[in-house]
This record gives sequence, structure tokens and C-alpha cells, in this order.
Amino acid sequence: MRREVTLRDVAELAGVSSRTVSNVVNGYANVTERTRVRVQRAVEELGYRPNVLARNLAQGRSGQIALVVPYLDTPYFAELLQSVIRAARAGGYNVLIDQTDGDPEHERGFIAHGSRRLLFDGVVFSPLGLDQQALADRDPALPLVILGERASDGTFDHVGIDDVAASRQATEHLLDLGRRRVAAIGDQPYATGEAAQLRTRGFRQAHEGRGRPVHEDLIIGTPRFNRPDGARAMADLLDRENPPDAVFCYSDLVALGAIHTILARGLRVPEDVAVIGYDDIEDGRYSNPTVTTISPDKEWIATTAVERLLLRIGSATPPPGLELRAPHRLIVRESTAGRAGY
Amino acid sequence: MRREVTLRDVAELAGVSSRTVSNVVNGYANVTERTRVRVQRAVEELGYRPNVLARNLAQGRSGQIALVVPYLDTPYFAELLQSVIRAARAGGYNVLIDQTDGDPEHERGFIAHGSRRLLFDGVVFSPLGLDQQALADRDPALPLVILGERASDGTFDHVGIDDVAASRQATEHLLDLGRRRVAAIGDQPYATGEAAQLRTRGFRQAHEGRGRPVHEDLIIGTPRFNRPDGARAMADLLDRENPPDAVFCYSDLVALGAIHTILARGLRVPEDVAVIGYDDIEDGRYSNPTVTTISPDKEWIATTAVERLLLRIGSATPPPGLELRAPHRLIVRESTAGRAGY
DNA sequence: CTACGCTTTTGCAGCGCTGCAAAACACAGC
DNA sequence: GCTGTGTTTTGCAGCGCTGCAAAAGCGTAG
Repeated sequence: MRREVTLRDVAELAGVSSRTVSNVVNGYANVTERTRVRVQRAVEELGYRPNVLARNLAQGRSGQIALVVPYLDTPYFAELLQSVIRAARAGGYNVLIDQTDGDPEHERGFIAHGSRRLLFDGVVFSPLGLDQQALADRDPALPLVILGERASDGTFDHVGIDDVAASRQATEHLLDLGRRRVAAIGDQPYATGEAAQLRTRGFRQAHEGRGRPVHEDLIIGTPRFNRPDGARAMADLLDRENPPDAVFCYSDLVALGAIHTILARGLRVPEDVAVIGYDDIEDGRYSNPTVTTISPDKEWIATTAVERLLLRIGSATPPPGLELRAPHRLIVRESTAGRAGY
Repeated sequence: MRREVTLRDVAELAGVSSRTVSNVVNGYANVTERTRVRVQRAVEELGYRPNVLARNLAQGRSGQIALVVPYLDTPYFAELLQSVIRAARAGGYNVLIDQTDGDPEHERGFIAHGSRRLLFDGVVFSPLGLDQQALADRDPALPLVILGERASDGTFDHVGIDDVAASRQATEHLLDLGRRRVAAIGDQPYATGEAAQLRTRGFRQAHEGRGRPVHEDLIIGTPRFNRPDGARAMADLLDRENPPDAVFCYSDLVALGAIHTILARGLRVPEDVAVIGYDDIEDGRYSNPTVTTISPDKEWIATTAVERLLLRIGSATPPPGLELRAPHRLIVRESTAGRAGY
């Protein structure tokens, strides 16, 4: 492998100092047209490309941000990732990606003090279960934006929709359809299940607001928000003596799993059981039936998260940690409204 | 921001040279137990973390590989990404991710000579349409593994399943069910649609093999392999005077879109139209009906691709470009076999 | 002609680490 | 004690770039 072309080589050919070449390459002001052209020509002649590594070292930054999510094969995160990459690229940053598999140890390591120093300049983090301890141990110098449930403590930004309000809205939709035995699938009544708990709270609020009793036995927990768990939980519900006539699922995947079970039993959606999901992933728009859902504005979330992170990275004094509420809306589809005429 | 702890700081505290500290940190042989312990203690006392950037610059490598795919919200790529990350991490590498949106310009730029030099040590590339020109312009020094259709020219490795054989198998499955008007959705008869063309070839071979005529008018092209395109193409087919009784879709997403249209028209799957997909994404395992599909061994593909890439990165003289055939199998589900008894 | 302020260019140090080769050390054999 | 061999430690240069501050150039005013 022959040696690569460096700034100095270009400088020599152009008859200027290497610092001037650097100025030209980086488009700094205060370079006369004459020198600029001369340098440009030399750059092209030698086929010079800046060495990113060296630049990063000299600047003490990596030009990369990390996106840390629990699972990547979850459509919600995949869709989010897409928008994050786009936003990061617009800001001149590359995206390093990591998946934690929801492992708290791994999650903690990612923001721990000094961890992987300088590999990335900041982190967009969607934790599954980040406890107080992990936040306490975190490197305070690492710019951080958290997605999802956990509220900001003032040292990082938090971007997410209002889970309680959205869940109340979803549940109200079911109650307003006249359903009386509404189940909820996805509760996680332990430390790391904050997002789930907020949804359960909204679920309860809706019942209160409509003057209906909550059927406590119809609130089912699931370890993850995926299809198999949704399918299993639904099977459990249908095995009961008194099955529900509607289900609020804490993710679209859970809803798809639940629908799968319902149809497999020969029951109809929504006639026998109405189903509503959460996340508005593409799958739910083409499934049979299509899935009514809470649609968070993912583009808004991704763009805002990256914007805030880059701002944080660029600030000498860290800006205050903001609580950013993303817009969301209820999208009614076949799984609650039935099939429209064709 | 106070200065970070460096090797030299540790060296001073431990009373050794900074080179020795480096040796200890990197676990080199030939360090006496005594020194090792002393250094370790100093490292911990100061909370030293190596500066990855500096190490990379000194070593002339970045410790990162790039995964370049056309779309990230496609479940197939999302699932692949997951395995790639896992394999890369096992080899001590981080994964930088980029999505090309299928833009040939962008795809080309990624492997072009000198592009983003040193940002990554190698690329796992799943091109949508990579023409000869792009391959000719590529940086020969950049270790490259290509996924998908394009055969190796000997300078890079290629990992993929045997598309022709798999497609023949899929089509034969439909023919063997007694279907006589078998359609194909997903053909791309232009330069960058090589994968699609291989599948069409398999489609034809199956007909020949079974002594059946190919219905040329039932081969439909689609710009992308996604749900909307599948739904549209199916609508087109059903509007015909003589609609098909089976469809071979070039991806599971296309199949899901097609099924959506079929059911929306009040027809049944598979009774009226049998549908087979390609990729075996999770969606197809929980959809209604579940989707019969060609299942490539994604774990094998990801692991093999990363292994080969790391080997390539580590070799002084580039190893020969291999053609690696991943295993695949036909998975029969409801969309062709009908619903099993429950 | 000199002084002054502004623009443009330069030189150098250094980011924090590793490669390399030499130096120091340790031990065995004569 | 001296030589030879192998192990452990060290010093230094340098990866290729940018920050900083000084130097040089340049036009205008006094």
C-alpha cells in the first residue's frame, strides 16, 4: 500500500504552506482567489482527500453521533433510525449505531463516564430501562438526548410524545365505540417499565373520564412489545370465561400479534374484539385488518432530537435540559372501525 | 472542560514510560507482573480511558466498518443490520450505517476512490443498482463485501443466496399446487435490477421444468419492493379480464401489499389467489394470512459477510474474491397452504 | 517615507497514541 | 568476570491535521 497524499504534499506542489492548504480545503475566509485556485489545482492533480482521523484528533471531536436503541428489528426504531441518519447527515455528522438488546448493563455502559471516549460526540438514546443509578453514573460531559419515557432531570433533553394523553385518547376511542370490557396489553409494573406505566395511567384516566370501571384483571403485562408477546397475551385473554370486547395494545406489534390470535380463533376484528395499537408502523397500514393506532410524529422526534444534540455538542456551556413534546394523533383504521366499503 | 487523563499522566504516576503503559493497556506480552499491577493501579486511580481517535490515527485504522443499504425501514435490512452489528462487535468493530435511498450516485460515492478515507476500514454493501462503471471507479484498496445479486469480479466477496434456484423453487411450489395462471410481481428489466432479473429467470425455469407456458403478461414490474408497489401491482392484475390464480412476489413486503389488495376486493387467499413472498421477514409470520416465503439464512449472510470483511481488512495481500452462497429454504404458510385447523 | 490597520500567509507545537529499534536488564554458561 | 541470549522497558519520531500567534504583505493616511 503506497503512502497516501497528505496536506504537505499538496502544499509543496502548490508552493504554499500546509496551513494554507488546510484553509482552502476547509473553505476558510481570507484566502485570495489566486492562492485558492492554485491550491485547488494541486489538490485535484494529486487526488488529495483529507484524513478524517487526523482531523478529528486535532480537533478533539469525532464528527459522529451514536444512536443507541434496544432493538433494531423493531419497525418503530428502524423508521426512527432512518430519520435520525438523515438529520445527522444534514448536520455533517455520521451515525454510529448500537443495539443494547434491552440489557441494562449495556445501556449503562453506553453513557457511563469515559466510555468509548471520543468515538462519538453525543448520544441519542432510547433506553428500555434506564434507572436512576445509570443516570447518576453517566458522564456529565457527554451530550445526551433521550427518547421515550424518561423525563429530563435538566442535564439532558428529552423528546417524546405525551404518553398519558395519547393512551387516554386511545382508550376513549374504544369506550366511545361502546365497548365495555376493554383490556390493555403491555403493562410493565417494574422499575424499567416507565413508558408502559404511563400508558396504563392513561388507560385508567380514560375510564374515569367516561365514568366506567377499569377491569383490573384485563390489564396484562408483557416483557417486550413484540408480536409473539402480543399473541400470547391475547390467547390468555381469550381463554378467560369473560373475554374482552376491545384491547388497547401498547405497540402496533403487540396489536398485530393479538389480531393474529383473534383471527386464528375464528373471531372477527373489530366485530368481536376491537384492537388499537401504538406507534403507527408501516405494517399496520397494510395488515388485514389495518390497525387503528396512536401515531407519534417520528420525523419530528428524530429531527428535534438530532438538532438539540448538535446544539448541545456545539455549546461551550451546556444548554438547559428541555422537555420536548412531540405531536401525536389518533389514526382510525379497520381494527376498530371495521372495513369500509370497497 | 478540564483536560482528560492521558497515557503520560498514568506513566508518571506509575513511574514507568508511557510506552509501557500502552503495553499494559493493550495487553501485550512481555510485561512483568509487578509492572502490570503498578500500572493497572495508576490507571484506575486516575480513571484513564484510551483516546480512540489517537489510537486510530497512530494505527492508521478506524476500527469501524460501514454498512451501506438502500433503505433502513425495510424489515429485511433491519433484521440484517442487527446481525451485522452483532458480528462486527464480536470482532471488535463498530458499525457506521448509511442509507443510500437507492440513489446510484450516492451508492457510487460510497466506494469511490478515496471517499471518506479512513472513516471506516471496510464496507459491507448491499447495492440496489451498482453498475459496472461504479465498480470500475471503486477504490481498490477499500475492503469490500457485497450482499445481494451482483457476482464477484474477484476483487471483492459476494454473499447471497442462489436467487434463480430459490425463485424456481417458489414458482414450482405454486405450480405444484395446481395453479395455472401464475403471476410475478417485482421484475425490473433495467440495468440496476439484477436481483429482480434473476428471480424472473427462476420463474421462467420453473415453468419450463414443469412443462407449463409462462404467461408473459402476468410478469409485472415494480420500482421498489415495498407494500405500496405490491398493492398497486396486484390491483392492476385483478383489474384484468383474466386475473391470476397465484402470485410470486419478489419480496415479502410486496406479498403483504398484494394480499392487502386481494382481501380488500373481497377475494380469498389462498383459495382465489395463492401468494408467495421472498425474504422471510417477521411480518409475514404474523400477518393474516401468514405468508409462504423463501427464507434466506440472514444470520449466515451477516456473519459470513463480516467475517470475510474483517479477514480482508486484516490481510496484507487481499484474499481472492469469493462467491459465497447462503443457504435458503422454502417455508410454506397460509398464503399458499390455507389455514390449518386450530 | 513612515506609521497604521487590515488581510493573508506561515511556522510551530501538539492532539494522544503506537511502531520501531535501541537500551537496559536478567540470567545462564564458561 | 565476561559473553551471549532472551526478556522487559524506554525514547523518539511521527500518524496528518488544526489552533494559535506571529510574520508578512498591502493599501491608505499622515
